[in-house]
Amino acid sequence: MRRRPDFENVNTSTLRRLDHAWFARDALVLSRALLGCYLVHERGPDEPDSPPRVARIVETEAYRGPKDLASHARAGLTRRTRTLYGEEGHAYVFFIYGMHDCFNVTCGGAGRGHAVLIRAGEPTAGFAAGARLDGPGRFSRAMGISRRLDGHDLTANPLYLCARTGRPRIDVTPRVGVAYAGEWADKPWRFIDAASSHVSRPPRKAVGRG
DNA sequence: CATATGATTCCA
DNA sequence: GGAATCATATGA
Repeated sequence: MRRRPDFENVNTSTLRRLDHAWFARDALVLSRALLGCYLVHERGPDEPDSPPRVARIVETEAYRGPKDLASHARAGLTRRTRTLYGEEGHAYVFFIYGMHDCFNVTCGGAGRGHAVLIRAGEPTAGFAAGARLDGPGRFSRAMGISRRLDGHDLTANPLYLCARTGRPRIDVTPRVGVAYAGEWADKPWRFIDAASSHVSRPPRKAVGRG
């Protein structure tokens, strides 16, 4: 009988919190490293008595600073990109299309403008049955993440990241929704857990493997 | 100040 | 296919 993946039986009370140094890497490296990791949000402000919400990350995209024309970093240091250009390991949360918040993890070091967009996750603990975390807008909403948490230190309560419990097989595709970015739109900088059914847009055919 | 548009989602 | 809906960036 085939063994179940270890993340299906993970005891969320034993998860190991990632430390600051872990985030000090290029967004391309961190996009892969974040797959399978857990994001924990304790005590959402809207529901003070709810249990911690834990999601296993299954889809990420790399945004690599001002020369990457798909990235908000292309505008340079503005009020909006203050967090993006700040220290690694913090939450960069932006508002888009007049209705959605999107959650990113800053990385690579202060001043570089690197970040990883979290595009989907699997509900692991603390969610209602059938909760969907596929798509950056839905992920943020389900996790209770809004712009209030922009700039939050992701090694600190109430929102922090924990190490993965297994190593996923990775598929690679171009990024979603960045057609305006010319040659940068075609970069294969989207990474998904190839075994997950909670990915926002499964690739018809992956352009690469991890 | 005016305008265009977006790292999306939902409905028809 | 097209609407919803507004912060941000950009240019007058």
